[in-house]
Amino acid sequence: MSSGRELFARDGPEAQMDEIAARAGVGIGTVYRHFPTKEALLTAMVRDRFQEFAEIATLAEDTIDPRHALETVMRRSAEAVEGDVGFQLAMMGSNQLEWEGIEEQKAVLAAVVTRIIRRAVDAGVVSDDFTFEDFGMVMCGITSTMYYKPGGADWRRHLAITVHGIRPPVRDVEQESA
Amino acid sequence: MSSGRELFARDGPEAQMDEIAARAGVGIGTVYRHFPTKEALLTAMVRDRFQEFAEIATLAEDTIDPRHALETVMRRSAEAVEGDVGFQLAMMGSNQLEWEGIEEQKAVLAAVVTRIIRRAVDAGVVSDDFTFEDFGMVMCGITSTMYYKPGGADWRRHLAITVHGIRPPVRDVEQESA
DNA sequence: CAGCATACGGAGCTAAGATTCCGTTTGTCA
DNA sequence: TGACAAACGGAATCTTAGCTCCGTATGCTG
Repeated sequence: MSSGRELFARDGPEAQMDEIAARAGVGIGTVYRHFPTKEALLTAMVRDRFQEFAEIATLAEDTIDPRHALETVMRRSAEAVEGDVGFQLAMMGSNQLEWEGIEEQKAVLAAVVTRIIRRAVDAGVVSDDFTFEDFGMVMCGITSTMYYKPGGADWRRHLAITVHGIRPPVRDVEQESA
Repeated sequence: MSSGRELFARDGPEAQMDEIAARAGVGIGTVYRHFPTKEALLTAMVRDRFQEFAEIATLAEDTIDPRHALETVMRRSAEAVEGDVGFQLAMMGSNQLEWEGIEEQKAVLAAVVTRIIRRAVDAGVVSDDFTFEDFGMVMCGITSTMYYKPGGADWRRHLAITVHGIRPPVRDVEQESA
């Protein structure tokens, strides 16, 4: 199972049951005795790792500086999926695939991140219409750089551009007073 | 072939040869008489549509305002892949999959977009380290919103954030004179 | 119209990969 | 040690989808 994770990290959902079993040093039958279907196995691995997001966000919430807190969640989340193709796909498709049992973890993540965002908004360091949904959207974008441009474009650069992009628009005095 | 495009737009590379043939009102054999393999068929369709990017960029180059020109390429490119899952994947993976015969179109696109970027940089409306590679990277990100959050997050919002993000960083006088 | 060529259709072949099933091994209890 | 149970392994099965092949239809030429 933990060996399956290595393969999942390398090949994503394409990872083959035979190979997973071989890597784990067991027969295919044994794998199926633990997980009724391949999907169940994938789900278990994703749920397992998805947990990390909530932990990352929770840790980041301790950061005093509001902007730094938000940037930390984003960076750490990206780092968490780095080098794990399966996890990258899981993050990007987290709302289109209905992975069983991930709902609650997602709820926790949403709650924490929403608080972090609100704090940044209140501090005026992030555009006041920035939402948790936006967070998922831009993280998906940053992850797409890892997934689709491996060894090419640098996702940290994408992150930097994004972080810059979610800052409040520059307003002149007239607009602000209006 | 044009009917294959509809299926490709809906299902991406998952589109099945049987269905493509049926949709076209011909037998599978006939499809294979025109395209030796499925990949050849997909390549032909992608090459066909990829052409549009170069056209879009070329048209946008006429725009006088440098920032507007760049934003137009980005928006039009995104609009071009909207609603076409196959094309979305093609755009995102354009540099990992080696689609035959796309190289030259990509070269044209690179040349035109690079000029547009340079103009924007020279006008000081875009960060001066923004490159064509960055362009591909952020477009991939925006496209990922369409692909992974269909009916969910709004890619135009992602575009707006990105456009904001590639602006030059705000510098105070001291930094500028340094 | 006969003969030939070209293009078509789609049943069937093949490969790949998930899943099943049963003979075998391992472990436990008396 | 013998009997039973639980877990294992992996060959065989099933399914899907790309691709091939050959009998047939269409069309052209003399």
